[in-house]
Amino acid sequence: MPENRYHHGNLRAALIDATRRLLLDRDPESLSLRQAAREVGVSANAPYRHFEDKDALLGAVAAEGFRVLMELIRDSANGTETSKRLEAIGVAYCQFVAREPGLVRVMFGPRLRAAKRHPGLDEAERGAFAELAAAVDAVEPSTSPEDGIRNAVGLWSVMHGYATLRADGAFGFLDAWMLPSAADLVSYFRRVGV
Amino acid sequence: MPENRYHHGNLRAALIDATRRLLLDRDPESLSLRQAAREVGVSANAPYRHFEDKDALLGAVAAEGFRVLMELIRDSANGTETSKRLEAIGVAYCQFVAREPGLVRVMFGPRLRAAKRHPGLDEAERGAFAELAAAVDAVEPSTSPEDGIRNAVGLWSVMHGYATLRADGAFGFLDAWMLPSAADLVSYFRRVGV
DNA sequence: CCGGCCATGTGTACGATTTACACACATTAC
DNA sequence: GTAATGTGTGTAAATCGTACACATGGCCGG
Repeated sequence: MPENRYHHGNLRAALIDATRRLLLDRDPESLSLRQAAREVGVSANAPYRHFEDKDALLGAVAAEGFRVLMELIRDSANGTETSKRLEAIGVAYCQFVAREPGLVRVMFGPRLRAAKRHPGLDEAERGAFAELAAAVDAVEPSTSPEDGIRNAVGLWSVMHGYATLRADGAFGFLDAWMLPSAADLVSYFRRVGV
Repeated sequence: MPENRYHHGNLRAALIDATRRLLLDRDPESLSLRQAAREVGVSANAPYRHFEDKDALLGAVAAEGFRVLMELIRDSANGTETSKRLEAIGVAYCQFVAREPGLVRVMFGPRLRAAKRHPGLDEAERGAFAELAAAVDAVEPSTSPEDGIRNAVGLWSVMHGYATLRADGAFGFLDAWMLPSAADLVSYFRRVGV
């Protein structure tokens, strides 16, 4: 494919990728649509042909993030023996948050939820949660569906809280060796269930 | 005090208050220094006499938030019998996050930690955590100081994860009655400790 | 009482951002 | 070949952070 053509060819996907890449070393707040456009080598207004809004782009990026997270959970579960699956998921979740904190911040940020949701975002998020709930249920079959959900909500809360607090540096004033590991937190929580 | 005087008198505190008020119905991202200035009825540049930077103002707001949080934890602990203190703290934490999600987002956001920290922020945060750790230790005396800290880190993680996920609407696709209560989560977690 | 100092607020200005609108170009269908 | 449609460009307005020069007025020594 020629390099200097007028039409990019796959601008939509390229913008999502570029945004995710920019989020690696930039706050979501200081992220600009223009930067993403520059990164892709296109004019500042071209993105508006593919995304109604800056929020629409971020919504697509977030949906992508939830899809990645879902696969991460699935792979962790499938690649680990049953008794240690939840710990593996917890560790993977923390690594994901540590590796791409900006992306996580976009995924859970208030901006996307406030207004109209991006198509696919809801579904992707639901998928990630379902994957987690399935793993929880496979390890500790629950007596009722609601118990299963409550279990998953509890596990998600611990993982998410620990991972984000850690990534955000909220434990900065504590020496690293004092902190429990992600696997520890999960197994302590898991031993009792919700 | 006359209303149309040239000097505001207490602009610094007024700006912090105004910012916190604006955060009640506005994303931290869409918050502007100029809005805070308008809210107080002062020119766009006046804040720069009291805060070097937009970040400096946000830092002061965050420190204020941590101070509020600390008192909240202290009051919850003091006002509740020992056996239910941690649950009370958890409930209060969730209410705080639900009431002022924007403030919480500023407090834990990456922006303040990335660059130079605001004087007092670190101290306020440390104070809030110390208050929590003290409450944990009072309820379940730990065998070693590290265990105490790990306990507090675990508790903070569950509370924070649950509260922020909930406030951000991440559980939006679940019916409310399916969710565990904050108190439940805390007591399940507490039963085993870390 | 008075004149000056200096902390504090104002006005103007610049570059960057989001986003609306009109226009230009290329690819595809006929 | 040409019209139609999808896609990128250019221009422009509103808002924002912030730097600079200037105005104001409360507090000081006299």
